Amino acid sequence: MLKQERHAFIIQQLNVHNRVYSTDLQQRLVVSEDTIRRDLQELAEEGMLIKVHGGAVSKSFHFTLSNNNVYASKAKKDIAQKACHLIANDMVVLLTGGTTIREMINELSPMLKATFITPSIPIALELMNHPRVDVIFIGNQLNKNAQMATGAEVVKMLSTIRADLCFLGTNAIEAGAGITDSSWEVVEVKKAMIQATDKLVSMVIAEKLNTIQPMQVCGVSDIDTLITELPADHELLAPYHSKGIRLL
Amino acid sequence: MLKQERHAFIIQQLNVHNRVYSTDLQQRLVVSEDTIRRDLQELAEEGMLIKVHGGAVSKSFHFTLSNNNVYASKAKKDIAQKACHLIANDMVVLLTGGTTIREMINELSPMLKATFITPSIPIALELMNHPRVDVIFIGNQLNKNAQMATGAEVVKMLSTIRADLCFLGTNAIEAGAGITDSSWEVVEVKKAMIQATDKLVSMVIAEKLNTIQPMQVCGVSDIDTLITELPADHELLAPYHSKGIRLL
DNA sequence: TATATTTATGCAGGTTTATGCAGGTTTTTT
DNA sequence: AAAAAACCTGCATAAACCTGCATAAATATA
Repeated sequence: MLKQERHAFIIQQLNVHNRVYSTDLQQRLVVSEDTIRRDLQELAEEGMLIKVHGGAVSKSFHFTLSNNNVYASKAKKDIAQKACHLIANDMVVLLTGGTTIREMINELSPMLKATFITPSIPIALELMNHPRVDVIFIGNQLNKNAQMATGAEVVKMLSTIRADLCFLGTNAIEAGAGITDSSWEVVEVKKAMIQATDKLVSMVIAEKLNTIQPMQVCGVSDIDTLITELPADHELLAPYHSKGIRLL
Repeated sequence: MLKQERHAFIIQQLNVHNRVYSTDLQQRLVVSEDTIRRDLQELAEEGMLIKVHGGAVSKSFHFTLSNNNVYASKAKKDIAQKACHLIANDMVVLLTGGTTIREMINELSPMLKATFITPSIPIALELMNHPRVDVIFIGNQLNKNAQMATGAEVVKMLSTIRADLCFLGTNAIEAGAGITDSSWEVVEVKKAMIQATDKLVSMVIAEKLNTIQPMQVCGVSDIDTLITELPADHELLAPYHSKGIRLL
């Protein structure tokens, strides 16, 4: 078997499984331990994979591991900066929880004078650093996993509110399934927020584009504006653009 | 299984659940206790997570308030340790704001199963780190200086509650003037909390003993238990003892 | 065609890494 | 205060690693 064939096989395995073991490759390709090691070494030098003790992992795999923090926070900051321009003085704004929303609050102008309504404790805390905004917390029974208020009481309170804008920190979005989430309680609250707002803004990092979770929050058509860290004409956003959503 | 695979699994679990337990990971990944510990240690060094006794928590979740520059934190810790013994399972407990109360929450046993009611955002946040307690937040309009909800709505909600205990973070106390405070809005809320509780516990560091502020919260006779960092027979506490207050 | 050159592979040996285990310490729970 | 759980340190071992060398195959050259 040619070296190039082995290399091709290794890459293919990596694409499928995101990882390969040296010992496994030895057996399947019937070559010595050293040969496999040299193969992996060469492919690593070409930047095709990342060698680790015992085998190799695919580049995208390693990406999601190491970049979780650095890369994602940069993206969130980009999103936050785009988002905060949407808020004008004297608006009433609904906010969900999530780190992206928190980032946005940090980016708000200290001159802004608006009313913010949220069921999220960390968001409320962050808002209190802003001297000129009014902060209204929604709900009483707190959900520890989501760090926010959930339940019938929240939904009831939201039903008496009419806001100008609602910013939704989004866990999963897909052109067909719309915005989806994993917790039933959180979905209930988000639905009520969407009912209570005039315009809906979804903030999502590209990593979560085209992913689906079990429960639907709303359809794509309910979204007015979608904010990601990508340029508005990026191909990943095309399906949303074609449905008439404003992209930032 | 490669080390990197385990690491990826741990990070993924953290992203979903915000917390992992070493014992659980041991079983799911079928490795020894030590290996998991080393994994968590390495990931913590890389800044991917925060290690805690028994496992790890996600970095973004661990939005914890800095306890670093709390004034007189040794004294407050002493007070907190005395205070938390007063709380038994299934109690309903009212809490004001303040660093002493926060310190007490940190000292609570994670096994405690009780209901806590508070109008303070930082206190609510701190309480959510406790796995087994119910947390109820009171109010909607937030006061930025006090970082808590104030106003008629809070008073009204409190009037419908009957709690077993109320812990009052106290700014000033004096044998004649009772507990006093400087903000009218905060005093209104504290008064309502006192109305709503069976027993009132005042927590105060010694340097605030025998000081007076403009507005009265309650008289000395309303207090059931007074907790300071001093021994119960300290001379500074004699005037309170003579009025029949229980001292800790 | 015969010989030199390169390339690919395997092997010997010594080194490093990953993991589990033993023992003792600290933290948590009862 | 005792017991249990989680923690840490150091050590042992096996697996994976590397370096250098030898050999075989492929390729190039005379």
